[in-house]
Amino acid sequence: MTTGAEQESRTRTPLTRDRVLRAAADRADRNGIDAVTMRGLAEEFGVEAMSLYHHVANKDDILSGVVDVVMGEINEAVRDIALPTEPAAWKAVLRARILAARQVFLRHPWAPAVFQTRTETALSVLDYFDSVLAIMAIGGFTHQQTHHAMHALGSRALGFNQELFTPPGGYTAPAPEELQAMAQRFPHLAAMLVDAVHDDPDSTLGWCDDQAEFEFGLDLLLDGLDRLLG
Amino acid sequence: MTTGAEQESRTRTPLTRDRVLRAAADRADRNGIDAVTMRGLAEEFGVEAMSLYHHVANKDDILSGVVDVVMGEINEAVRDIALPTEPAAWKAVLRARILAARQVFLRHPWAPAVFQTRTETALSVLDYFDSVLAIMAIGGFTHQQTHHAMHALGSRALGFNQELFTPPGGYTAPAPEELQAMAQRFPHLAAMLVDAVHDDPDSTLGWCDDQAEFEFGLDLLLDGLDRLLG
DNA sequence: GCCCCCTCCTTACAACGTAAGGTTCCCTTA
DNA sequence: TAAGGGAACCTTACGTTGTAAGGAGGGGGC
Repeated sequence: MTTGAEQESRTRTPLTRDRVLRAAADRADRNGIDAVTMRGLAEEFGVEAMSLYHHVANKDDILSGVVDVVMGEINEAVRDIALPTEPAAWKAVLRARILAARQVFLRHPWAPAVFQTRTETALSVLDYFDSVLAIMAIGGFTHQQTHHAMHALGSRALGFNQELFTPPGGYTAPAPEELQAMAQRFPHLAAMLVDAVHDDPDSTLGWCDDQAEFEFGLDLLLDGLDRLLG
Repeated sequence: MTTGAEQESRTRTPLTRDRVLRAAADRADRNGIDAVTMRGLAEEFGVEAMSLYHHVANKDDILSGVVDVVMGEINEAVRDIALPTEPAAWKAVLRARILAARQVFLRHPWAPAVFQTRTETALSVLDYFDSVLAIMAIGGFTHQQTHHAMHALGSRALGFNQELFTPPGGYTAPAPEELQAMAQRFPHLAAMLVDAVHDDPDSTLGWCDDQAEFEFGLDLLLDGLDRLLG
């Protein structure tokens, strides 16, 4: 007998580690990171879950792999941004580079969480950081200073700022009656919110501009670092 | 018949939501957050997993609950630090407060990861932030500025800096032959490491001083914010 | 022509969260 | 004091997860 699955298997292009990883990233983009299961992933290829184990070691390996996929996109996006030709330009170049990297994370909102579950640093991440260090060196920072700078920037060096609490759909301004209730227990918070809503009355869809906040924090750090150069 | 379990049940103090949450936090302290399973938690009380559901809604509720437990410790640790009596003191007070909060997270290394899985902001967190806003207000910041400041600080306002990659046991300096191999692909990174090891030759246990790095980044941000006040 | 190995499949297991319903026991109320 | 009710806990069971173990088939090298 000849089932449809068998026919399909005849025309199927073979799996590779790379195809599996790309499929995992795609699936996360479409359905969220929780949809990246061995069985679900296998289904994308019309294959059983266990078949994946011939191309990746285990699920953890897949998660490490998608980090590489994302970092690949970042390293490519960043390649065109030329190194600074004079020391003073370090900040503008690094800033442009980080904002370019950030665009990649905006396409993969699940990625920050995955990055933070990794314990080993991927080589693709080291590639990125090495290029950042090159910029810092041109800027005139000592290795010690650069080291501190990397810790201070943290994930912001890669273009994302893992917020403490991320309501799905972004921060939305509370309703007036909610604000009223908050004012009792959280007077300062409520006052700040009232002001924010007042400043931008028709921003029903989130009162925090993620991009602006990211750039604010980034510039605060970059300016502070610049001052280290004296 | 009288089994041991029945005897135990006779003397057992009854479960409460609070006892369950404390046990969850304890268990995470001892065995890591992955050990916090419904069955494992129930075992702590000599009880079946399903019995927990009479005191908590589900596992997610437990995770939200342990956030409250940790925040309770923080809010208590921070209570004694008096509000600034003059505007210029805002920075020192906030700094002391954040470092005190950080001590709590050092006792609960699993907590940052749990915090970041939460989507709703716990009231206990809002309590904390409201007190931070009080300090900013005394310092002379506008609501708008304070809003930016909170985003810029991010998790640092609570006392932890979720690093991108956190090797278990902290960052350790690579062996010389590893450094040699790195130098090819990551010249700047390798150079920085050589310097770091040279500066502190007998630091075999981790070449990054977490506390110092945290304070460096924190001060960079606080100083930057201070400058906003003009 | 034979064999081997690569790819994929089948079956199975342990651990997880939790739905549904049953038992035990104490407290309240008549 | 007996009856009723409800809280606390248990039993059983289901679906989903990652993955261990071993088997089938087919193409390439000797």
